Amino acid sequence: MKDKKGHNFYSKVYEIVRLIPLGKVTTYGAIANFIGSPRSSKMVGWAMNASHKLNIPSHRVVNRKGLLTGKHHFQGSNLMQQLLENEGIKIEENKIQNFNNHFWDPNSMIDRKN
DNA sequence: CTCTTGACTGAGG
DNA sequence: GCCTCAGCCAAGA
Repeated sequence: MKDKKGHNFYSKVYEIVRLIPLGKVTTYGAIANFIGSPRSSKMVGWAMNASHKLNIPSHRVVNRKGLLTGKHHFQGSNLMQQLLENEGIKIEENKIQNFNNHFWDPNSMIDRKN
């Protein structure tokens, strides 16, 4: 199952995003880093674009600043924000407040069950 | 096959 | 802290 990098990329991205605990968020970079390509954060975003047809909570993925950069890819104008706020995350100006507190690192998944 | 674009990030000024 | 540039890899035209 070595294969070439690429096929696993999407699969891992989806797998990780699905594992994001409710009320938590992570960054494209964190996911990319977990996969093994910390510089391929863009690919994570590209994968998310295709995740629309899957059951992936892509709204829990934001950029490193905590900005909802991908909100434009959701239905409506503020669906992403509503979903996050519904999970207890406070957002202002498209930016997650207390971002560090809501941040979930994929690596903590293997380190501890949380 | 080549070129452009993209839900990003880190480094440099 | 803000702005700009380059790198990253894949998909679409």
